[in-house]
Amino acid sequence: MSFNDDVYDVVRLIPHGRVTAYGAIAKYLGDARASRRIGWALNSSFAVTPVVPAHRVVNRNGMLSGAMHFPPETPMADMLENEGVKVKDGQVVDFDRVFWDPMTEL
DNA sequence: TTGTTGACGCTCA
DNA sequence: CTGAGCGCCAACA
Repeated sequence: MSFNDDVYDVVRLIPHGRVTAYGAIAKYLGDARASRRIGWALNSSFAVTPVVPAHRVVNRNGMLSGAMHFPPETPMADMLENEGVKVKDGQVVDFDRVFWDPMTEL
């Protein structure tokens, strides 16, 4: 199925140290209402190669809403901090500055 | 086939 | 500013 693949492609294009939103990806793919499906797609992204940096995808608010679905050994927040993205209380700090919009950046 | 659920997002009170 | 509700749509029981 191409939807998942498209999602993976876009996510893999996210620059190091930047993040984007489900809605942004959905919009870029042409279906702004597909935000929920993005999550479903990423849910299967762990089994995909090359690895999809799903930790760089957060909701529109910059909240790590998917942190609970991450494997315990790779905490979303940790990985982000590791790339220079500060995370506070499950939320991206300065989200506006690190936000990467495929619509305008691509 | 029908009903419920959810890594979301927007609107209204 | 915070919280509740609704719409969307695919996966799953």
